[in-house]
Amino acid sequence: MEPRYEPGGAEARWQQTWEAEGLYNADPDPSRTPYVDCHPPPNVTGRLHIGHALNLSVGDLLIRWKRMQGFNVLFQPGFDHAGISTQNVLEKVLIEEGTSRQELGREAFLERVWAWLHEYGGKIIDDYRKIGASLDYRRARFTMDDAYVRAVMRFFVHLYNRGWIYRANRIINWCPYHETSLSDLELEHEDVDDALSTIRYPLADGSGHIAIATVRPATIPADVAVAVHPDDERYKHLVGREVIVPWTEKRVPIIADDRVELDFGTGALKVTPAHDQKDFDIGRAHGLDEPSVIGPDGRVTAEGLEGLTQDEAAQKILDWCKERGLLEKREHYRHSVAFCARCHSRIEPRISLQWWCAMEEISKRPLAELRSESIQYHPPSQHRFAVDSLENAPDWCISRQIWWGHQIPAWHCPDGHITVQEDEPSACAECGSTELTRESDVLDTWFSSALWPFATLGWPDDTPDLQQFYPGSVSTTARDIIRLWENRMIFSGLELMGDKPFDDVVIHPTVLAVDGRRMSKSLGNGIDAFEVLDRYGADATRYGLLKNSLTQDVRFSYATIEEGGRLSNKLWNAARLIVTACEGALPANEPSSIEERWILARLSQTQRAVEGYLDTFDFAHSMDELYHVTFDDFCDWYLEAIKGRLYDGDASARATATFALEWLLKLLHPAMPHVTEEIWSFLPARETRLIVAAWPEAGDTADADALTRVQELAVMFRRSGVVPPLEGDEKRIFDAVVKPERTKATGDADAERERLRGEIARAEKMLANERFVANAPADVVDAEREKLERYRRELDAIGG
RNA sequence: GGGCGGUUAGCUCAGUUGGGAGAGCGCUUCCCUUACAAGGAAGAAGUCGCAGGUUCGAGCCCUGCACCGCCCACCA
Repeated sequence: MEPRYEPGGAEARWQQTWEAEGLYNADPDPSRTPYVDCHPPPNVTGRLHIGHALNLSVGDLLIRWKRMQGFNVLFQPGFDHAGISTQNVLEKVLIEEGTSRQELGREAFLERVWAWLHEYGGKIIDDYRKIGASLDYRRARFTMDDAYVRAVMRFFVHLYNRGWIYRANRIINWCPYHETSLSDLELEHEDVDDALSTIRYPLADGSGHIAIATVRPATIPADVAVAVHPDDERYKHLVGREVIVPWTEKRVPIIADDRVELDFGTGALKVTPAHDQKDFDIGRAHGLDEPSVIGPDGRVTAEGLEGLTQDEAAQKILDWCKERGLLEKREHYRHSVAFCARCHSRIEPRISLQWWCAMEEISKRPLAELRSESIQYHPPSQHRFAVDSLENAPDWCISRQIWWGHQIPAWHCPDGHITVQEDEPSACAECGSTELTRESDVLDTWFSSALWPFATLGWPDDTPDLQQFYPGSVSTTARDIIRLWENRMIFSGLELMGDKPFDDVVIHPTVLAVDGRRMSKSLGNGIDAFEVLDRYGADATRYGLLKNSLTQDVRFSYATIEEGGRLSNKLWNAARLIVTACEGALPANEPSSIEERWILARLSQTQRAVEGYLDTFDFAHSMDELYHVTFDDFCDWYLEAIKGRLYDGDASARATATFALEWLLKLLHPAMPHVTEEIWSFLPARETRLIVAAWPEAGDTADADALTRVQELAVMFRRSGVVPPLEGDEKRIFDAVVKPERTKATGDADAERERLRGEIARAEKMLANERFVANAPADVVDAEREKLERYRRELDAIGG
């Protein structure tokens, strides 16, 4: 063993070994209890980033822990086809090749996607291996596998037949680049600098005008009304009269609607139902027409403005108004605008015929499950968020006009009937027509993701996998997909499997950049996960991410990763001492000395604490516990105390040291699998890999405080230089660890006596306070008395 | 506008039901003697964001405010 632990070689070696030896495998075995972590499938075109790394560290920690505890664990790998995202990647490739999706046509394009994926897709699975994630890689599933597609079709037909999927012509978010609808959850909002124009709409009877404010003059030709608030005194008398829309010079009514804000702009709103959500709502409420003047490509289609961009059209219309004295003012205005999360095109609200999921129905069963807390979110604040978002979920637009995805299993006949079934029908279910064309829309990616916990196990067939591994145990993910994924998985599981997919949802933190802001390309503050892994290794990275994971947002920090590096090196060298000194010693739990009983009690205590933390998904504190028991207790005290006996060939010391080291390795393995397995391989008589070694039983903790007095006096000695009057075991340990003959005190005895007298005076004063003694809990008062006694003892020891 | 999280040492962060302010890094001093200098020991360093309140006692509980971040909603 070299004096310095190098993670590189060992990590790659163990990753290969574990997988090759089948130790990651999950096979159904009805005699064993399953434990399943539902891991979110990454985009098939993606590569590992820090968020994945944290997610895997959390999931793999739980999986490895449960595996050692004897559970039949399933950590399911796979990929999401990520509709728009993947189509976007491929379109960029095509553009580089000088062609386009439109030029290829749908079929050829899809062939290109598949060909590209065969060559470049799924690379992220190797990144997963590199972090040591013990997924059963044989089982990798893809949401576009034939079997998975069948599950998605079954799901769609099921919901359709229940009446929970319908078609409707509504305003939706439209991406003019991809020319598809998007759900609200696929947008990102950003503040942009814009101009707010105040424009006069002349009253039709020539008696004046009403001024409106707009940021989108290009949509003026689609105006069908002007709306004011019913309580607005300024305009009450105008309601019911007509105005003339600029440019088109059409007459439209002035209506009253309480959706209009009194204090914004002029208090009057131009109503353009086809191009704005609020206007759409107002229009439907008042039965207004919905003319459109923006095409699917985002360009203007209004008469006289055909083919212009919206900016160009706006300029023309504004000029037109200005010439006629209708442009009152134009001022700077900064506001939030929606963009496509994938291509960053400005979203165009647009009316179109889409497929919808009725969320009120869908939400009922998940809500009941969450409210009864038979599924729990951790931390609890996320539980409230999950419930809130189910209660307020608007209907879900599930159709997309892209090509890459699950094509909706609906067939249209020339008479406009729709036949919905899993496989192509021979004739229209309603009129018997055989001239059927398949619906060209595909489904929102998240529609298929909702089936992940059981479609990956063979559903809709009743497979042994499904029987063993459904329902699962826990879902670990970040909070940005609670609404997109978690809630929908819970619904689909309840609806199709008759059981919830897991008991607990663990929402781990979002990793922010070093500057405390979200990592993003445009800010240039991202952290390269591969660079971190190459520099520090998987164990240190895992430890660092887990250690720094307490709040909902956490800044990326190299400090905790470096801490992980120190921990693995420390462990390595502790092992080196024991291995070289104890060659051949078999482990035995028969402590013969006080320090041996003490370290075993401390390990028991630590194990209980760690188990308690992991049970509540508090990973950071479990790491802290393990770090300190390794450095402070195991290395600085225990090994220092027994070192001499190890060199002298003391059989009991050797056997217990080997035993204690193995124990420590087991406790650390779920978080830092590689270094612990590597050390384990140097220990004698290993019949099994550490990854599948049995999780230890915590034992007696009665001796956990056995060394406390020696430790306290060691500090006193170093501060004062006065050797404390110890005898027997205590003196032996003190001499071995503190080495008084070679230690020079850094403080002086008088100053230390002074400090202790101060502490004693403070404690005495506190205990003399009748109100404190009367009101404080008994254990608090007792603790104060114990402190007082300790200070007196210490003062006594250094000759007070 | 709403929800959530944060504000504690120079930095990154802990602080469990209210009871003498902690860790890691960094810094100062001491120790290279046969596991580890990526080590050991001691130390300096904090008005716990601000202002009130409750309490014998507040980093912790209550009220208000400020600032930072994440998410959601959109006042055209």
